[in-house]
Amino acid sequence: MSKDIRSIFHEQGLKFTPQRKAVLKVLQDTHAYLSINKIHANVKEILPGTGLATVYRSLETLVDLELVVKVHLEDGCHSYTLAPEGHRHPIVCTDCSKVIEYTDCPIEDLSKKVSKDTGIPIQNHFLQLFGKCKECRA
Amino acid sequence: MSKDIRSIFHEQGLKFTPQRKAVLKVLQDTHAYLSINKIHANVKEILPGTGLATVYRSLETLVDLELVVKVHLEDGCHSYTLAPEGHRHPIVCTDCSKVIEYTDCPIEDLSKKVSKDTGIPIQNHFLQLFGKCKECRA
DNA sequence: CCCTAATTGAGAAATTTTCTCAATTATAAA
DNA sequence: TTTATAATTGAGAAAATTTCTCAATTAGGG
Repeated sequence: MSKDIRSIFHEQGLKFTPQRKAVLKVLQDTHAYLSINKIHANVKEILPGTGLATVYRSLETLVDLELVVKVHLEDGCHSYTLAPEGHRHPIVCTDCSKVIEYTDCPIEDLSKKVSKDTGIPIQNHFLQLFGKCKECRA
Repeated sequence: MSKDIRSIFHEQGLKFTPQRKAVLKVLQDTHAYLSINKIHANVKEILPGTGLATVYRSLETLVDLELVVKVHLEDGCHSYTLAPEGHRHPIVCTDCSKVIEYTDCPIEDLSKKVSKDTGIPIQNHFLQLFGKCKECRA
């Protein structure tokens, strides 16, 4: 599995460096939307010397490779999470900001309907759902 | 119409200042997602002395009053647009970033379905659609 | 085990956003 | 209309976020 990821990097002539590996691992392990600073903090536990600029650069690369998704939470700004496989939509916990992915995307159908209704061909859509997860409701 | 808005301010003990009026007018006239800097530039044409900080503060206030919506475009960061009346979703033109509002929100139903499927009560959702508007397709 | 181009760390620089505070002003009350 | 007062503003400083620069390091191919 990390074998596949390695080859994704190499196909682009990019190096699979420990720093990039660490950023990815942090996101894989947490499975939540994380701010740059939290990512940086967690990465430094794996790889102490890592600079903030490198975290920025790694995230940019990972987003380019579509391994990671950059999103916007309601309050603050840029956060990142692992890119879902296939077409999914995130349900973000309003308490702990953990992400639960929802597979069943109904927007495909909606897009067609909207295109008909408005005459505008819908190229893309961005949907996030918000709710309190089971753990946080307990 | 600006009478109603005035009272929305007054109900909160807020002043309906020329600066706030100008920010609102810019958004009303443009009907597109505008960055802070564009808003500031346009506001200064109406009210030359207006400071940037005031634009930030006005927008914050307008968002609090739910007269304005703060959103995130795909590339850059915070942009603002007039809050749609009732529950609508914006279709953002991928070329000119003009906003067309779509009234028929199907997410209400979806939310119920998702809640059932996942056991997570959906409190809120954020949906933006992207497509090229008629003018830009011409 | 080398080469080489990609990447990194560190700090400077640029950009964006917030804060501070004296001066101004919208609004309610007289 | 005038006055009082609390909210608001402008200006610049300060803080926070993001990008850039460049010498030193390193991953990966040969």
